Amino acid sequence: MNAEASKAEQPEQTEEWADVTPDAARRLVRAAVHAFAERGYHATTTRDIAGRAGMSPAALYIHYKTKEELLFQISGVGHRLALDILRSAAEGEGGAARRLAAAVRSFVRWHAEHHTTARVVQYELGALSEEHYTEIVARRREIDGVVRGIIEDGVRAGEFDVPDIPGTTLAVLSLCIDVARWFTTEGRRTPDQVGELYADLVLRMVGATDA
Amino acid sequence: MNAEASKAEQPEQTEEWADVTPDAARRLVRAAVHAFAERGYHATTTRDIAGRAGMSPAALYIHYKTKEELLFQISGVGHRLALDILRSAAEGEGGAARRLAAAVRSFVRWHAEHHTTARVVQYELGALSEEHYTEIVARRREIDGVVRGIIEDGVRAGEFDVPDIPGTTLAVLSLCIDVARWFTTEGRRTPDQVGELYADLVLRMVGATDA
DNA sequence: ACGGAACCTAAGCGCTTGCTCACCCTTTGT
DNA sequence: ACAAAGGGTGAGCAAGCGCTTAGGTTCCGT
Repeated sequence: MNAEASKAEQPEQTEEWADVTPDAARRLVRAAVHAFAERGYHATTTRDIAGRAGMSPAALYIHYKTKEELLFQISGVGHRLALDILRSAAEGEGGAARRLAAAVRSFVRWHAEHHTTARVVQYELGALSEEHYTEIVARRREIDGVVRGIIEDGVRAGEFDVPDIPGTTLAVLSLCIDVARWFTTEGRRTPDQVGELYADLVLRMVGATDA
Repeated sequence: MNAEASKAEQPEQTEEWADVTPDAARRLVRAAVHAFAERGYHATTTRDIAGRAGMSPAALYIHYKTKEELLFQISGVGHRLALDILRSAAEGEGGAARRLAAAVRSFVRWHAEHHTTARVVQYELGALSEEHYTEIVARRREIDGVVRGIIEDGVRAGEFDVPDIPGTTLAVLSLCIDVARWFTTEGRRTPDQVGELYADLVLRMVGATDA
């Protein structure tokens, strides 16, 4: 979707933090994402984040009140990105099978391509404050709703054979999300290949007539 | 498999730490599992673990040299348990479909029933020391091998239709493992129900002829 | 020319962390 | 009877933590 490639300083990812301003805050976010993904939120120090961003520890607190607020910003942007990707696939053309496959393909591709961000988004929820957590959980329910919607469409249209719609929705999302845990750039598969494989597997899970 | 029920002090789980001795060490392990599962390894303090086990902070170091060694004990026992469960299902009776269903059913049930232990086993690998980590990774490869073995059997026998065997193995295991992330006792589903649902979904993923 | 906003740093405060140490009970073998 | 061993404690150390503060520099509108 994001056609503009950056100047290949970080070749793997299209710029996901473009709308974080000012520049120093964006550098902090990028540093924090990498640190959180590598070591986890609690094992990451503010000194480490600031160091990676090329600043003194104190500079962090000019842009963010706390370390947790930095995590919240990452989690918020990440969830919106994930939701947008899913929605634009869900609202695409074609029958339920086609749209479900497109949704899984792009959702999985995002989790693989941006697996550092995705790791933070999916596995550091517990480190958020209570208020921030409930806000994020609301967005996650939206994500669930989008996928369930496609599956319901397919069942209604007779395209899918799904005995347990909420359960299958849960399983499909779970499968996609867990990509962030195991994916590495050193692995044998590219994000596109994983997306293709998973789209096929999910169509089988919902008993899609034909592919 | 474990027929002897405890005196229902902790109704949810059959005793998984029975062979950890002495008694004080077992209490520490149980306390650590709950603390690690709730807050994560790095956010858990040795004081918290000792407190939950009813001891002073210093008592922990009589039984374990470091906090990390405690995690390693938990991870080691947990991985052996998980592997045993999978193996006894894989070596059971019947065709590949039956054995794969049994493996997924019991593996998923374990992840749901013992989701606190499973959470530590599956999501705190990164906190292990380098040596301990490589030791655990070896056990994880065995787990992968067991599942791949069943799928290969099914393909050879013409029972399954699987274009990408390593990829599908990965997806099946990923689906099961992620149960530890989302499962709660407050949810609508029992561990048995999740196991049943997932066994069905996995049979669909491998294109099993009949169920 | 210059007041002020924006941004950054060196130094460090108060606290918590993993872990240790000196010492104290109980149980056990002889 | 009593030394040894095993299992425990209270107090506390050195290090590292999140975060603050006082002060400096750069840039801009007027």
